[in-house]
Amino acid sequence: MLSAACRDSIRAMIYIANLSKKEKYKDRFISIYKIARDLGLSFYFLSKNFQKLVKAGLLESHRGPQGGVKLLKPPSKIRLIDIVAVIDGMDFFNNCILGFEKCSDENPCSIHNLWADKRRQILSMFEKTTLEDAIRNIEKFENIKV
Amino acid sequence: MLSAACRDSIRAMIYIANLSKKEKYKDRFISIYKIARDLGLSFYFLSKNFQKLVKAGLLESHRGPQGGVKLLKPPSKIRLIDIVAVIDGMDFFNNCILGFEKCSDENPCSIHNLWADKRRQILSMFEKTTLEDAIRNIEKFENIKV
DNA sequence: AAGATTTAAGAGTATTTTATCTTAAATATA
DNA sequence: TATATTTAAGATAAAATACTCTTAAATCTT
Repeated sequence: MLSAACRDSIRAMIYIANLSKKEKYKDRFISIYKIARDLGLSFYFLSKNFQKLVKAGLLESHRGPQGGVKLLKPPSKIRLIDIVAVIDGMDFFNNCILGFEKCSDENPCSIHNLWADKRRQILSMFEKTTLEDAIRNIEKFENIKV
Repeated sequence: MLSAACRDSIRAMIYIANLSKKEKYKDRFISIYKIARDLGLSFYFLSKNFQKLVKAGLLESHRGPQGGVKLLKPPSKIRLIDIVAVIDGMDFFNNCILGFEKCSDENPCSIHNLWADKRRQILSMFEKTTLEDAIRNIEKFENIKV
């Protein structure tokens, strides 16, 4: 459902949000190299994907020593759907699961009524969940990588 | 979420189930060429994907004149998840949405508890919905292609 | 001002998925 | 038996996605 690019981006955004809480990183830029290393992601791939988030206004970037990226809004104002929309687009939520152009609530394909309900719930989850919500669960997660 | 191969396969299976109801097609093989033409799908791509459904025992195939494919079980016994499992596999339902190996109910990643619930509902929908259920909605759908 | 650090941008490569083509095998029918 | 029809299987091609590399630009530090 999520592309690899989107999956990595969400992980990285949650990581940044979490770091930003700590006094040491408050309002500072966090280097993409560090993020990729800490999360076990590809620096190249992550940098490339972050460029879209910067253009979309979710991240601010800064070059040079002490440079990196930081959130432009507080974690409570950044929703997972904002990241998904930028990286993957909204096709998943807008298009018929069987690929019919004309499928809609008014003219439903043979599984539209079943699927539309699930899709709405997924959308709702991504709309309701913010980076703030996500970082609340991090402490409990005993994985090395956030 | 569904690959193009899976999307096409499900459409085609619903189409076959629907045709099978009609007296004229009862227990007959339906040519893949006809299915692809009627649904506006690629004959080549559909044949290739059908090979998996045949191997998996969902379809029976027959070569030569009057050949084609037909369902091995009544539409009420073929679930959408059976098709998904054969064509796409179950990774979507088994793997963490953020890609963590160790993510589970016992050791949840930062969005596992939110996502697991949605994923369960999607799985449940695909498990509960049979081709029989799908064809019940076809008449209402005013699209040229089923 | 020079050098080191860091992201931006675009080009390039690899892998996966999608789609097509070709040949062979099976089989019905004339 | 010969021919036409139809799927099977493997090879190939095209497109999309994932991933990497190189060079440039910005900017901090010395």
